[in-house]
Amino acid sequence: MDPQQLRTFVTVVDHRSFSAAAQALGYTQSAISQHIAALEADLAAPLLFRRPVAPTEAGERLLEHARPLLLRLDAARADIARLRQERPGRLALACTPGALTPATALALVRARTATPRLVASVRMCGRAEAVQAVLTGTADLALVDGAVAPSDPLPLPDAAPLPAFPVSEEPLAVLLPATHPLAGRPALRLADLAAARWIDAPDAAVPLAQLRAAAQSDGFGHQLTYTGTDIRGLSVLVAAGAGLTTAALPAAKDLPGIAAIPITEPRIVHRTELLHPRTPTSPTAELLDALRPKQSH
Amino acid sequence: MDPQQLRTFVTVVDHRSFSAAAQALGYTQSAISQHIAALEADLAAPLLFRRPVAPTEAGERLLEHARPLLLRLDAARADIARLRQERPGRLALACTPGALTPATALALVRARTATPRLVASVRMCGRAEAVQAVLTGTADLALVDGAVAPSDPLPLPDAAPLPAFPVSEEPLAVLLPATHPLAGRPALRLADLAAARWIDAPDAAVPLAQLRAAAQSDGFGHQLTYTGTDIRGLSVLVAAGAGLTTAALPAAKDLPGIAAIPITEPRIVHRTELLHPRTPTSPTAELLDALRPKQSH
DNA sequence: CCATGGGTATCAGTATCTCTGATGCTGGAT
DNA sequence: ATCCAGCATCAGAGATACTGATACCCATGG
Repeated sequence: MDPQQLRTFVTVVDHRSFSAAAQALGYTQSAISQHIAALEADLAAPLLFRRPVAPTEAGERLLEHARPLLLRLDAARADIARLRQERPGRLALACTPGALTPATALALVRARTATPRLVASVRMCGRAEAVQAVLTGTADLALVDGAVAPSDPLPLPDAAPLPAFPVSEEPLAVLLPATHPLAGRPALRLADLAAARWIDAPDAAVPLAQLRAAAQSDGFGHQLTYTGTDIRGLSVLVAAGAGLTTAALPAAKDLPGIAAIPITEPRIVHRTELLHPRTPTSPTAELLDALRPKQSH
Repeated sequence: MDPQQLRTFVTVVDHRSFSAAAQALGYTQSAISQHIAALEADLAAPLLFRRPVAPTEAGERLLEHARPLLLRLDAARADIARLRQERPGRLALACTPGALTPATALALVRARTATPRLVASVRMCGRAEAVQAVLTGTADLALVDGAVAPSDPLPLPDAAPLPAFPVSEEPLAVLLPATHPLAGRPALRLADLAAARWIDAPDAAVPLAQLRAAAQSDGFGHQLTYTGTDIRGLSVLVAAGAGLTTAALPAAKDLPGIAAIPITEPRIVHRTELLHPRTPTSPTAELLDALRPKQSH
């Protein structure tokens, strides 16, 4: 079970084809076939149905481990590369759409001003991608938001642990069309909306899975999945009555055609946390300190 | 960075010697030297000081990833092996000392009675070992206890996620010598004890790290570390005034020479959770169902 | 029913890699 | 200064991991 073979396996699953995976990885199709055969022999279980190519039950189990394993291998490599301090003048921030608040943006601007020749960058992306970016060293910091119970940390992918601390917390709000019968209410209870029509926009707003977990409910079925990080486009769908979503109250207040109603029950907050590598290097460490909540101990 | 090399690396660190690692792994010393050289070339960083052998900074970073990676590789293998249902008549339970309550023990006895020819086993061990046993298939289920805030799940190692649910929850108690000035109190606040002398017995009682996390405090410094899973031996130390520990109130009540005082502040409970593989097989699944809390949904 | 074509499995051969065993080298102890 | 325990290096044998060619398999269409 060497990483090369695992990488081949996930690539084959992604492409649903041996030959396409061969092309993607720069091998011959023969090599791919041999990799899979070796894995199957090693694990003494068929991993793929052929024609069409799809993972078997055993293949599904392996996939659940293979992706995090490969990610963590990259994370290990990145952790060590960071010790060599290869990009002294860089500050790359990966960020989910709901996570960038004025306060943190200001801190970034100050860091940029304080350090001349600092090349700062912000990349807006989904949760998994942001975490992955910090793990693999593509980004130096990540701002990730989500909806959780007040005392809980944000749920993060299981590939490797990553230190984090909260940078802001706002009420969670439901986004309704302005014409919705409930749009005038001052506040809403989430339970009253469990049976509504929802849009799952995991990279633009709060993933429904987090709502279910925080509300400890099996509701929130969705008819529509929205892919992308643009909350404006999402709001158009909501305004048109395609379904509801949740977001931080301040971020949702001024969307056209949308009523943002705070949720009072259960106690859920919209929190954004800053994720950082174990051993941050120079310009990153300063921003980190500026954003870290001061605590008296 | 193939797993074989990583395994060599952690073995070398554990043995603090190339030659000893070679012996342990069944290689020649030459092969070990080449493994480490290959890793260092691949990562472009020295991983070990030689003579005496000790990890460098980069080596430390690698270690943090290497052990969980190797564990998860084993977990993947075990997950797939389980699908082949290799041990139909086995039920192996790994268990931390504070986790085995009469109710769960009874359920185990009933399962044993219900299925003739069932080979049941219980192994008492530390937290990390119990989790590892389920991950690698050495055990079918694990009962793990700990002290946390009432709504939080138990903290578990980061190698791979493992489904879990609570099976029992009791008040957390401090163990004091019966002669201690506070021994007569009906209840205590943890903050009043932060400066006391503590024994860290991570495998026999509640690890101090969990107390610190649950109390959000930096206190609870320890002078004495207790290795082992025997709570009786630990209680002798407490009775002799070596320091304090915490445990579940019912389990601690009848220890000789010990006063077990419940903790009221902060709100911390002693909970035990049942960890199980994603796809439990026959005799395991039944016990799992018997212990799973019934919920109306 | 056969022919075709897209796609996986197998095979042989070569280049590479990964061990072992022998030997060189180095730092610390006497 | 010498010794020696222990890591590094080297050459060579055996195992491995690729490629390219070809066989095979199944779905489709005539």
